[in-house]
Amino acid sequence: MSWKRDRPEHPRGYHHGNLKEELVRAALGLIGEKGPNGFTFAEAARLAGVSPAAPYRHFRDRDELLADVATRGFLAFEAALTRAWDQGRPDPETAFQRLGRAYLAFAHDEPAYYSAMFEAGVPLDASPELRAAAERAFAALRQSAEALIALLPQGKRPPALMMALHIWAMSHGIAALFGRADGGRRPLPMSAAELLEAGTLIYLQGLGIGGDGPASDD
Amino acid sequence: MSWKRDRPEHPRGYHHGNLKEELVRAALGLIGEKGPNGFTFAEAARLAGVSPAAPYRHFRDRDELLADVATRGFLAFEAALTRAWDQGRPDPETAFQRLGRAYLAFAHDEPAYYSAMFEAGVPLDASPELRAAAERAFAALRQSAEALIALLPQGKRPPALMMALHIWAMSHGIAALFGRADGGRRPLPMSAAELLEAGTLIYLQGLGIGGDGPASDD
DNA sequence: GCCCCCATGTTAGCGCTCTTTACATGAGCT
DNA sequence: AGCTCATGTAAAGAGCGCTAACATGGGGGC
Repeated sequence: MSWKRDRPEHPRGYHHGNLKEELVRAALGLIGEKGPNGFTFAEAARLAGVSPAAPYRHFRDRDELLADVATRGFLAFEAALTRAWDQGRPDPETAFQRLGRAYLAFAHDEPAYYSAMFEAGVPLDASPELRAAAERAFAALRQSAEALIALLPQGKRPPALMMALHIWAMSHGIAALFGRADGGRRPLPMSAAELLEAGTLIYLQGLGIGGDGPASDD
Repeated sequence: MSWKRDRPEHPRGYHHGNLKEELVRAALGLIGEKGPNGFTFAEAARLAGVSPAAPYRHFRDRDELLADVATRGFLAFEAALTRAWDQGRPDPETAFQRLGRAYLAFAHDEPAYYSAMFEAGVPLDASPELRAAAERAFAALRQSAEALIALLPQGKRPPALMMALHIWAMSHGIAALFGRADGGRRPLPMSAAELLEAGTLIYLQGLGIGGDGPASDD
């Protein structure tokens, strides 16, 4: 039959053995190549070397596979952010810039995950696991914001939640608008990472954190 | 035939007369209801009361219709931003906040346009008109940034392009993450508009614009 | 050690969309 | 009045999502 690999790399019998994982890998590849909509249940099955109906033994439908990819994405995302923050060492400002770079690096290096998480239109409550994973990722961001805010004297501290949302929005905005590998939409005078770094510095400056005066040109 | 309206509202003969416009309207409705992917060429044709092949007389394919919608969106967007900016009256800071609110209002009130423009994956060079319209919209944003920067003393002026990109990124980030009508993804302690307004104020503060000087100034 | 269960895979098929090709209609110019 | 060509329709092929009925064989219960 035409859907079968001519020479399966790992010859198998009737049962695949690890189809669910392989479907996720295939989905990641397809989403990365052709966007979250170019991804097709049937084509993922083809890549995995099984019939078009086989995926339905592991996922209720296409959306459930997408939600699974998004969940794994949020888990990896949270790990990357937590690793970058590294408990605020050596100091919160430095760690925070590292966090920003990690955000963009994730969006850039794992476009398939990032698409599934933020651009595929997967509803957050597609599964409890998805919501929990997304929550944990945001919590990592928020914790960093709290550590930075603790640098300010009491009475000049903005709400940590708001600050986290601002940073998230700017990061996501830069990633979505300018962070793509192909630079499809607009040529920039600077890299996305530099843009975010500068924006974060200015924002923190506005809060009274870091530097020794307002930003100026060089 | 089943695709035909049982009782066309505006009875017509063999020729529709204004199909292109009606297809665009149908597309807007569908995108608004079901997202940029829920939109279907065939269904737009059904809404317009014509056969599934008729749209191909007006658009090469589904993507060209989407690109046309995006182009119209950018034109409307630029008009909304320019109107909000109102040449910086009564003063640039006030006008700038109005601009931000207009950005979010557009994303909120015209989700179909906004989706087609930024979330449907339409490549900017799908048509020269699209690119030109997008360019003009960004130019409006950049002009406002320039007017604001002019408030700063020379030597403390950041590049206007960078500032425009920052504001755009934050606006788009907030719109994409929190600006949806259904609030699908995350409950906020404040409205998207308030969030953007606060973020913009903090950012401008960091540049030394507005309020009574940077927060670090005492 | 055998057998049967059922998780996992396949085949076949329905209904849908996208797109192309060949044909039909009629509005407007001459 | 007659022609032309833009604009519509019908028909058809390919691909996809999903379901139902059937096939296979790995592993647990005996």
